[in-house]
Amino acid sequence: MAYRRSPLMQERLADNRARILRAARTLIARGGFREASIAAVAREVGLSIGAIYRYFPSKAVLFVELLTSAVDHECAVLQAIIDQPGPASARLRAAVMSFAERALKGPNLAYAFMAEPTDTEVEATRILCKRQFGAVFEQVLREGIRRREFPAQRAAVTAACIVGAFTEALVRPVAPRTSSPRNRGDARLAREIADACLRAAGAAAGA
Amino acid sequence: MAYRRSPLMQERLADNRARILRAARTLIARGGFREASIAAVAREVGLSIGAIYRYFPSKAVLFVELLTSAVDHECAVLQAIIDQPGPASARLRAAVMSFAERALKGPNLAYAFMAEPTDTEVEATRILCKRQFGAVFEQVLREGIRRREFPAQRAAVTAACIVGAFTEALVRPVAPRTSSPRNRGDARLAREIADACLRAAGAAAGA
Amino acid sequence: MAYRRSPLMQERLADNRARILRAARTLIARGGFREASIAAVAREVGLSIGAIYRYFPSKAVLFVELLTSAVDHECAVLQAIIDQPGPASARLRAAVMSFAERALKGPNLAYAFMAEPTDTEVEATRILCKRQFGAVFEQVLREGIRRREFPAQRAAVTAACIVGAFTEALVRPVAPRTSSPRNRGDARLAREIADACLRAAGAAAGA
Amino acid sequence: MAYRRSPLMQERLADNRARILRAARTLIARGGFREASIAAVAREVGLSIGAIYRYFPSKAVLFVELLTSAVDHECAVLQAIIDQPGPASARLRAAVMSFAERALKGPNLAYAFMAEPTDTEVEATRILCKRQFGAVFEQVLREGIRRREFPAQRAAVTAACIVGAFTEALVRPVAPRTSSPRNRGDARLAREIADACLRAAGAAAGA
DNA sequence: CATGAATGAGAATTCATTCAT
DNA sequence: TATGAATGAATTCTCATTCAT
Repeated sequence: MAYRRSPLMQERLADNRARILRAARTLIARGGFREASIAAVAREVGLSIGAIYRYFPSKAVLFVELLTSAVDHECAVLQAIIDQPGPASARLRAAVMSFAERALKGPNLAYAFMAEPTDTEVEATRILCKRQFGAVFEQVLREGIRRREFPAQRAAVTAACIVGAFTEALVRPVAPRTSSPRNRGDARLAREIADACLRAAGAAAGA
Repeated sequence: MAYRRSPLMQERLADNRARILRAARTLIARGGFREASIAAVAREVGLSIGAIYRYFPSKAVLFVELLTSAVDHECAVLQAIIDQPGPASARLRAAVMSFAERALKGPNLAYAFMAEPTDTEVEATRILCKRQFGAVFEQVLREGIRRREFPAQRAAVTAACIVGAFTEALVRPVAPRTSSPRNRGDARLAREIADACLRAAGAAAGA
Repeated sequence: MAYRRSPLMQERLADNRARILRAARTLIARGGFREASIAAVAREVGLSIGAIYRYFPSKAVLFVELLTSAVDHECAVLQAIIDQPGPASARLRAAVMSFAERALKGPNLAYAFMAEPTDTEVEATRILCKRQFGAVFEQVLREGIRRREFPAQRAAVTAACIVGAFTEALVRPVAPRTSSPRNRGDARLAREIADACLRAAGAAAGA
Repeated sequence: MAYRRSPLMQERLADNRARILRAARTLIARGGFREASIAAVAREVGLSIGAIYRYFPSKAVLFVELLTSAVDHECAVLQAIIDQPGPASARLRAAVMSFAERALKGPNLAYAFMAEPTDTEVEATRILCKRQFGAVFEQVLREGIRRREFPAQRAAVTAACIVGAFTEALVRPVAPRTSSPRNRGDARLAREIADACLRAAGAAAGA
């Protein structure tokens, strides 16, 4: 008697959520938070303004989720790398390069990290995300210090430095409107950034 | 027919310009770009809204100049440090610590660097400023590499990393509304950040 | 050096505030709170939407002030009547008739009293206003009871009844869109309402 | 070709209509017209939004019917009281107290009477309902006047006063969100309101 | 017949910029 | 020349109503 939602419809719905997030991400990458008005997002996904509000109760929530999910995913990937066996320096290098390579590929959160959102709520999330991000690096640093791979240092400070270093070094190439085709220079850049981060941690030369 | 500006008047005018920039800076430090509306700036300097437009043709221009002048000043200070004689590592350390100490003291630019301004024009300036900022560090890095104090590396990349590292490491303590009294932890933090940056450059341990 | 606001300008400003309030009152009388959108008010006064916000920080504040000022004025008039010497019944009659006559004349608050505003803040004010209004009547009732002009009764309850009685009895003639010409029937209606209120207080017949 | 509605189906349909009205009433009692969106009503009855439109062509019609039916019921109850034999004053008192007691008990119409609905169509109905409501009281007043229980007076005016009196006196305790438990003070309040209304009609003291 | 996703027309509010005085 | 009142476009969010499935 009651109509069941067709599988096709269900797909459409889940799809819409994802498409909205994707559209928002694209817009941010293209022109910053500033360009990502609800109207623009709606236009980008091809939905009405009202439809956005069926999926997200407010603009703030949409962007908070955007940031959170991107960071969660990124952190999971990095954590997996860091949980591997082997020397801390190798894992740190692998983690930084993995992030850098993905960052250089497409619209991503490196830029969102730099942006000051209009909204206090989103801003608070951004700070939490950075902290979460740094925590992953802190782990491997701490381990490296314990094993005498890295000299004594406050891991939290170095972690922040590393996050800042590669975010910053990535931002220019990733910056909005610089949609130049990605090339083989990227691999080299990723390696160089990783080199700098390893040195920042105090890894032995050539690690 | 045309009025000659008396020297006194010229002074007044120059004064107002400076006061407007100062007021804008104060407001940004207090609550971010968000709080720095033209009306708020006018209130802060004790001028009328219209008067602001006598000194700056638009809000964008005002903020572009604000950023530019602040960065110019900061760069001049750093440049002076870097132009001193002595080992590159010592000068790099001095530069980073100088910046960090000033940043930790009060309303400053570190946050504005991270902030996405409302305006595209300002955004472009922000990127230029970062580049200019990095260029200063690039010099000392290049010199250190030439003198074999630092290993071979692309100086531009490491410079970006260093700027990112200390900006990021400073952002949390410097974030707006965190007008908590700065304490002695600051000196230690500045030192640790400098340590990390020196290592990132590949300076010999203990440099 | 600084331009003084010309007296003409000052008048315009004070005028605008008053004109906005008047326009809002007119619209409410014409079609209820529902018709009194900020856009409609702006249109009615011949100002832009933004201009309204120069005079009132929010719609809620505008309507709160509208209600408050109308009630304050009304209460002052009634209080003056009630403070006269003479029998309580005569003063009660005079007060009710005074209110009724003014209510019947033009767009007034009788209707606003009945209206449920969209806004919680305004709603709260409406309740306070009614209470304030009732308090005036409570005084004269209390006095009449003390002097044995009226029988023993809870003055607050009777006051509410009296306010309700004449509000209700007035609402139909005053209701929106009933812009029929006011005639001599009004005087009779006012008298009859006063009669009913006096009886409700328990005044001796013919008082 | 055309489907015949089975009796069982008809029952279901009639049932849904009633349930929708009931749900709307509940929501209004809980948070005023403001809270009674179509979506909220649908959620409350456990039907879809679209289903509501199968039973009512528009929101306005739904609320018009809600008001009408509730008032019809209320009027029927009062009419039954008034049609009893005995002195007019006793019947008037009984009617007022009956209304007041029901009003004080639970989610009811007293507040909706005061409320300005969102819709012009509903507003018109509200006025008609009040008139209908007043008509019932008018009858008993007229009878009492004819029998010399009450002094000469325009019954319609006094009826309006009485309706207003007890509505107003009830509004504060009945206002939405004041779902505090009703206590024994209620019985006293109902009696006092009835006293005031009887006096307003001019009933002999102690009637 | 039922569903609820989608629409789209407002509503309030903000703010850079202009211009009459 | 200085002022700040006025403008109006842009932004977020709401909700009655429609219609493809």
